[in-house]
Amino acid sequence: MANIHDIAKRAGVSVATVSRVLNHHPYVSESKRAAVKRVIDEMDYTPNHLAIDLIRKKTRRIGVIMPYNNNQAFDQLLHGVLNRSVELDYSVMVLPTKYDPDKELNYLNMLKNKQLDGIIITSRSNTWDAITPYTKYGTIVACEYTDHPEIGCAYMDRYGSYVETFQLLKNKGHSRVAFTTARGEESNSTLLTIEAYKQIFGDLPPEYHIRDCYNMDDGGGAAQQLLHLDCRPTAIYANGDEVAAGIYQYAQRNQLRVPEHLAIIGQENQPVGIGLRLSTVDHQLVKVGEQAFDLTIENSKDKIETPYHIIERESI
Amino acid sequence: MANIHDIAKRAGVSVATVSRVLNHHPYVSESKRAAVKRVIDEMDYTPNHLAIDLIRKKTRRIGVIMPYNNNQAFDQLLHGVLNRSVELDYSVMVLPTKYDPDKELNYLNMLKNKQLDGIIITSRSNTWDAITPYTKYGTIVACEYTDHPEIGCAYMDRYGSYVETFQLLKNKGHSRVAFTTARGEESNSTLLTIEAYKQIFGDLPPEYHIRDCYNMDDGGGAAQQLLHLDCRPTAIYANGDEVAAGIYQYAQRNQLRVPEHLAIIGQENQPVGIGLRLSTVDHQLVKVGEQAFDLTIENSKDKIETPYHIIERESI
DNA sequence: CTGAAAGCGCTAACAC
DNA sequence: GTGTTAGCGCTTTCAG
Repeated sequence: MANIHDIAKRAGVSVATVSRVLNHHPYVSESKRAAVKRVIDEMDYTPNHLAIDLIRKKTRRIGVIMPYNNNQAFDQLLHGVLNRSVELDYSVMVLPTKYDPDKELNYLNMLKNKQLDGIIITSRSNTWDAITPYTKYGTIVACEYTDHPEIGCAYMDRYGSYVETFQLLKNKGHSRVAFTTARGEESNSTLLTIEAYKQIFGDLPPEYHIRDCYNMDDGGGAAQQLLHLDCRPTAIYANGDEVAAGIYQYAQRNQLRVPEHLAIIGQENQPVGIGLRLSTVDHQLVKVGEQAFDLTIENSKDKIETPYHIIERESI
Repeated sequence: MANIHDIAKRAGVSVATVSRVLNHHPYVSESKRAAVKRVIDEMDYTPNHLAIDLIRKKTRRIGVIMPYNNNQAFDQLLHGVLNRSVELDYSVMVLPTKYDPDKELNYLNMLKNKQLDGIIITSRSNTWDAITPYTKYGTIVACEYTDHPEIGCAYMDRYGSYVETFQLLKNKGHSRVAFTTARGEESNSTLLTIEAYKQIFGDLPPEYHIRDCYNMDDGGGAAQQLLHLDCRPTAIYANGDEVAAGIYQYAQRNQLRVPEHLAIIGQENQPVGIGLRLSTVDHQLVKVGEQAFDLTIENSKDKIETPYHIIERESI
């Protein structure tokens, strides 16, 4: 592959001049500019971007850390990031962790070794203390609130949304309310869900909290556990619409009418929830992803909250 | 940031020796190796990956060209790619085109400018003639069949699956069958769908083919058009389960029973289809994505077909 | 306006 | 085993 020297030689100019026309500098005579352009076309030349990035110390490339790449919620965030990255001509790398803390740290190290200008963390498995040192090497933006001054945040008011949802259920007359979460107490959302529950209902009977729910099957499993309890819940707040759909299906198969016998509400306004007419709380993750991207490239440490919407359909 | 010279100086060795311990070469005395390692730790040094890639002419980074990043089908392919990339320690960049041919070509150019070792094309908007010249610069793998000798292919037997599905509908007594597609005749899948239709049913009444269907709303729109036809179809083959779900909802709202009044079958076995008990044809896109990745890093030009599965539920 | 030359940070002959 | 040195392909002073 031709390089900038080949072009210079063949065009009868110096590499500096070639570089100037490549970068649209002024102060290049029209004749030389034309000659260089002609040779570039002739030789089908494209500058090596690695060399450019090495010198510029910028890649226009950011990474998105996400635990799973087949989960609607994270896909929405990624979608938002991509929306903006395409507009602003940035590249984005997907960095799936499966919640492996070491893998996560390795990804953060891509800031240090110059592969990435910034990283968006959609969900983390390290403590902030382990993460924040990497802000030295590049921008880090989180999709959750943290008061660390070096971390930009694009987030939804999870706690507020959980509180309001539980309150809504309570207002509808439910006193035995269960909920599902993805991970356990190591997760920020789980913690907030538990917190919100306690604020509205007081004590949390441990059996009303089902962990490790990611998809429809998990939802079915959760429903089975919950509905065989002596003191079975009359409402379930699922951590996603797919999980909610699994619960719904289980209820149907067991002749439980929704919402009369069992109220169900999910999260993220996914297609399956729309199809099944399930109520949901939409955390507007696409918008959050867009904002996370903007914070990243502006190297901003702002904290931006995006409002959520509770969408009542026929399942509560 | 410290560089390899700083490490060498401080450790009292040459840069070559530092490079050797960095790359786990033999023939370095234990004492020097230890000294270098100590200094690396002390100075919190990480090699600059851009410099390494520049020299090695390899990035261990591949790109995935996809028209939309919020579409279940493409997400499944991406998911497959990521599954394997994590295992084999490759990075993947998402390259969304919105079917803009120029954007697509710009992405292909990332092979030429050394940002990427390979590219997987999940769907394209350029002709193969425009794409194949880029095989000079890196590996290109397609998620559709093409006989071009320089392009590896991981694909599903779309034509076979369409033929079998139409035949299934015919066997069930349907003679008036409509279908939806995403794009029009510029798309390979659309072409194959039309072809398959003609093989089973002969002439295609133009009004039985609805284009531009991507989500539930589009499905609803398609249903509305189709069901107001004088000669309304008794079955619809949707180009995805979300579209199928939209059709289903429209039918429900209009007191049409499924499958008695209207048979519906979708594609890709997505959650909303499972929730609604919709029949579907699963093209196993995750597996296809995994194979596409493997072909890419092996620089293989093989053509690998993945079998599809028709899943009959309650909607046909 | 233009070119020579000094890097960016690293690898890999090559010589000792 | 180890160091010297010549690149990889580009940008950017600094003179002229």
